[in-house]
Amino acid sequence: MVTPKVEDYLKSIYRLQDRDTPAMTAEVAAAMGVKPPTVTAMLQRMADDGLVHYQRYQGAQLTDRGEKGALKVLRNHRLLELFLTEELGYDWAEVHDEADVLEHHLSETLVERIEALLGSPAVDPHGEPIPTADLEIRECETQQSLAKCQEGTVAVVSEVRESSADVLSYLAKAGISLGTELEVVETAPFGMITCKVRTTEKPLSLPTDVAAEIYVSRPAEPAENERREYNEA
Amino acid sequence: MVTPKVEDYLKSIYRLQDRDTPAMTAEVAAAMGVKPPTVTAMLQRMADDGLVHYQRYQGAQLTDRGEKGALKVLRNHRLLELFLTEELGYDWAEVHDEADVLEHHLSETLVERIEALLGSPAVDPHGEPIPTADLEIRECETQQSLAKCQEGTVAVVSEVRESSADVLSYLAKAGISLGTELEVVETAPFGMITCKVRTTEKPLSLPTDVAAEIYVSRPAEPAENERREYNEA
DNA sequence: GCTTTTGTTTAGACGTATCTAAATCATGTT
DNA sequence: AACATGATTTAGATACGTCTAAACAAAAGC
Repeated sequence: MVTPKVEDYLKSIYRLQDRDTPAMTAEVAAAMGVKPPTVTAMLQRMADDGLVHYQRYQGAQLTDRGEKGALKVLRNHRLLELFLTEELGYDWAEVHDEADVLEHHLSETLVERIEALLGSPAVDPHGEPIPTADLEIRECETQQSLAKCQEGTVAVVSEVRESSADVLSYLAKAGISLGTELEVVETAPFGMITCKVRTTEKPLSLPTDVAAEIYVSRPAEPAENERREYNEA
Repeated sequence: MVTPKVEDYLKSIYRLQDRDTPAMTAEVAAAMGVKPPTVTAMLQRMADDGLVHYQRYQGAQLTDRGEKGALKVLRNHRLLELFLTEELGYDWAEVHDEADVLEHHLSETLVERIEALLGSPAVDPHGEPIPTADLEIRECETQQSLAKCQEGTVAVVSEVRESSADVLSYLAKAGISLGTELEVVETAPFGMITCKVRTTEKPLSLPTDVAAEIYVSRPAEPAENERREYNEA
């Protein structure tokens, strides 16, 4: 009943909906790479199956069952991403597409064994939280989008919500990975933000929509001198 | 164009066909767990796609393209089985079902990495040969079905072509795995064969259709005394 | 408040994969 | 050689997942 395609729709709706703003047909269509009528038909079926709340022209929101389904797929996806990097030498730019296919085809047993092999990890290679076996997820509250940081902010990359392999490769080549310390040196008025990568001291300019997907948290050890300087600058 | 279902049909036909005897509709239907009309429809489509030679009422045989397709899936399947046992603690009875699903969803890259990680293995956990990257397969000619062994034969288990998890579990519990030395002690006239497992000295009776799926080869070291005794008995 | 624009839904179609029921072919028996 | 039997195919139906074209609702503009 919950086919791979339905799982993909669950994922999309999960990402698009908000507490009180449902995912609209056009948004889902864009996210899924299909035409709106396809989405309408699918939402109707998913509503019949009790996966979403749906009313014509009003978009869709996940039911509890739908959310569980989405979290299960997300769990599979993120465990796979980590598994592929840890055990099979993939890098963070390659894992997404592979995991997007395989996530729909793992048995309960296999997921458990992968999780055990990896030592019940909390986050995937992009820093995204991995739902637990009972489908709980804790979004990290202490982090913030790089796009919203003030000039002068120094922070550590803690998550990169970007699925494009090209962008991820670019970022990696530019020296950005989880844990990289960044200083925001300029926010231009035309949707661009420039940072300095603190390990290489190299400047890096990014369009705001890319920076929006990079999340940072405060440096961990405020005791050190250099770090404090930057925080107070 | 070659969907997972088509791949399943390719596998079935590959197993069922013989040099000059095509796979018949009813056989394929039985193997696939579907009704004959479903098979007819599928064979017509596969013939249109150049995967099988098919003429009404005459069954189907793989074309070269079809055989390549079958071998690719078989390669994926067997590499997965070995991967699951080696890296994720599966035993030989569990791997089949898991591999049957995943085999259709591996990228070229992933297959290559799994193969490299395993060190380009020749056989899977059941002793079945793994097709190479260029889809060559060497069936082992020096082995023989246990069902065809004479009483008194001593031989080593080299392959178990059995996909039922229950049967494989049973065999494992009875002490049979790859490399186990067996002595055929009796072939009963009602389709049963009794062996002695040489490590445990325990007797084991098997119906002929199970024994037919167990393949054995001559013991490797004929220099040892005990072994020669048995060969000459 | 009426109208235009934009987004959404219905209607009708197609390909995959399956089914049942009915028609047809192939073959072995008499 | 005709026939009965069994296997196979056709015909027609259903569910999934997608499309295009046309109808329709909601929001924005005047």
